[in-house]
Amino acid sequence: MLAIGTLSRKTGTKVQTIRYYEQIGLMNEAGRTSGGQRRYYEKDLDRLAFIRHSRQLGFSLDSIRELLDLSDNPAQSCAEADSIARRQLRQVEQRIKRLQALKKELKRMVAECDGESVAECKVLEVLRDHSECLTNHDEIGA
Amino acid sequence: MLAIGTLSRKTGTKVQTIRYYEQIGLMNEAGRTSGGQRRYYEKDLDRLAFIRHSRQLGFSLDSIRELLDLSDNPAQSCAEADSIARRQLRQVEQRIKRLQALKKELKRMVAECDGESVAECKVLEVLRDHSECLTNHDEIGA
DNA sequence: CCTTTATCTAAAGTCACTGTAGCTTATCAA
DNA sequence: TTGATAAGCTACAGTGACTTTAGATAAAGG
Repeated sequence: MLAIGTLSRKTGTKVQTIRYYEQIGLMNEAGRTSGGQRRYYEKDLDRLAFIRHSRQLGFSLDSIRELLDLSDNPAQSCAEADSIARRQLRQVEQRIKRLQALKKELKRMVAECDGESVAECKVLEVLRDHSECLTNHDEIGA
Repeated sequence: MLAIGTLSRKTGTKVQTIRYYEQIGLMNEAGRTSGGQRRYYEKDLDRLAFIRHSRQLGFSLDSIRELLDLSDNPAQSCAEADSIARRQLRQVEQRIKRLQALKKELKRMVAECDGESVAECKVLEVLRDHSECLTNHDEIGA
């Protein structure tokens, strides 16, 4: 029987985060000691590791919920899991594209700045006037 | 005198977002009509455009606050604005790096999946076992 | 005057946690 | 057995940057 702190250490997850996962139903409700402390089995550790690894790969908690459901029913086809992963891949690729456009623009901004007074600062000028931009960067958020 | 909806249309910002910016002190408190509706000048439109363009480039509202302060005092040196932009550039570059590592891992995951049953699904297998990963992807968050 | 559109406030919801306050329980040495 | 310390508990607020909702009021055009 593992205490919550052990799971925390073994998976690099904050204790509060584990409790949070239980609260939103991503982790099962843990058994308790007579004093009310949570105790876990190895399978809970595995599940938490799965969650954390998926988070590290950028999956949303909703996607992870789907993946866990699939993982719990090994008879099904793998297509669903595959499509979730592909969707995630597409999202990552889009974000990279967008960030690369931002990077280009920011580079140009700081390259053109020659440390003069704010009055003729290129950085501020570019921010003031979108029409000076070379790239499109329409959507907000990474 | 411009209504809030006009600012909204001209800058592609939701009306609520403009009110939110006022609430957190990023936009000045607008003048009001006798009936209590906000009315704006051209300079408010410029300020909002500056904010939105900065957001599109990924600057945080805190950074934007600094940039606006600088912009309001044109006598200062431009060094501060430059350093904020450089910091932003570094952040963007880091995010790109991290996302590229994720992309590699996700690509490998979906490439190895051959559509068999969940039981031998490569995607789920990789998520289950971190040690199968080729790349390090330790930190969560983009 | 009436209808439609725009605007108002206040508060709650989003995502995925993180932090805090004020307790109680478990563990180990003395 | 005692007492210190570490670990755990609940409940709630806070983060960033908004978005959504509900219910009411104002402005504009015909």
